[in-house]
Amino acid sequence: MKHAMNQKPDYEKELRKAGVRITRPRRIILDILTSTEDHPDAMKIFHRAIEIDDSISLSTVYRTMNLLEEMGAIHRHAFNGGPSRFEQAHGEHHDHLIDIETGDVIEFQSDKIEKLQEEIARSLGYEITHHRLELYCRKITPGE
Amino acid sequence: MKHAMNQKPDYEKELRKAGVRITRPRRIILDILTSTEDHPDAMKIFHRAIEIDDSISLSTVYRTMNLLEEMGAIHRHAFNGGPSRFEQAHGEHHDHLIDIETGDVIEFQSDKIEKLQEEIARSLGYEITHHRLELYCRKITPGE
DNA sequence: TTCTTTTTGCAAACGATTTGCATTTGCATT
DNA sequence: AATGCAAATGCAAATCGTTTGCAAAAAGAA
Repeated sequence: MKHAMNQKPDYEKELRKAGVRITRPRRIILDILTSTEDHPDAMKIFHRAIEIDDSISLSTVYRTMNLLEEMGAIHRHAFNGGPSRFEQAHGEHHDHLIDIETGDVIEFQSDKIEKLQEEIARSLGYEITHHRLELYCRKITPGE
Repeated sequence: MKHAMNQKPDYEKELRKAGVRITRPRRIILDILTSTEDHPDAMKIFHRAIEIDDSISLSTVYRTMNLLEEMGAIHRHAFNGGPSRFEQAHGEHHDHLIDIETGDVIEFQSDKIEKLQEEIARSLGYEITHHRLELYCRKITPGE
C-alpha cells in the first residue's frame, strides 16, 4: 500500500489543445486546484477564487468543474452524500479514507484490493469501468 | 465471495418496542421495502406507496426513511452522487456492483477485501466505522 | 370514548447545482 | 492595434432532491 502524491501538470496547454479558451476565471480556478492538498467543494473553491478576483461567480465555478471533469483533469467525489468535492486528477488512481471527525481525506492505493475487485466483477459477468472505495474512519487514540 | 440474501424480519415489533407508532403509511412503506429486491429511491417508493394508498405524501416517505435509517432498519446509498437509494438492512454487510447501463445493483461480499481495508486503515492510524465500496460496471458480452 | 401525543399532508423553504439570456471576453483575423 | 464572432461570463431565476412549520388527523393509553 502506498500514498499518492501531488504533481502539477500543465493544464492550460491541455485545455488549449482541446480548443477551450483559457480565461481569467479558469486560470484562477485551475491554480487553486493544482496548489491545494485538500478536496474542496464548489463553495470553498468559489471563496478562494473571489479572494483573488471578486468578480468570479459561483456558476462559473460549477461550469468550470464540469468542464474539467469532462476533460478528465479533475475527479469528483460525493463523500457521505454531501456536496461534490474535487481534486486534480494527478497521476495514479487512489481511494480515500475520510476522517469522520474532521472531514480530512487521506489517499491510499492497494493493488491487492484492486485485483480482488476485478476478480469479483468478472465472476459476476461484469467488467469495472470505475469504482469507489471510501473508508470512513476515526483516528485511533492509543491511550484508551 | 458470496451473494447476499433477502430475509423478512418483523420490523413492526421492533418499531413498537422503540416506542414508535405503527401507522398506515409506515406499514405500507415497510411492506414495500421488505418485499422488493431492488434499491429504490424515495420517489420510487412514493409511487409504489400511492398505488396502495393515494393519500400518502412524499414527505412522509422521506420522514419514514430517516426514521428507519436511524433505527438501523435500512441502509442509504448515494450511487454516483444521485438521489438516495434504500434497501432493508438484512443480515450481513455487503458491497455493491452497479450496472452503469441499467442502474441494477448486485450485492456481494468479500472477507478478503474487508480484511485488507482494516489493515490499511490501521496502518494509517485509523479504525473504520463504516465503508463504501462500489463497482461501476458494464456487462461482459462474450461475443465481441 | 376521551385525552394526549405523535404523525400526517400540505405548502413553503432549503441547499446544491444548472440554466437562459444579455453582456463581456478571448483570440484569430485583419 | 482595431475588428469580428464564437465562446464564456455574471446574474437571476429555475431545478432537483430533501427538509420543515403548521394545522388537522390518527394512534394508543386510560
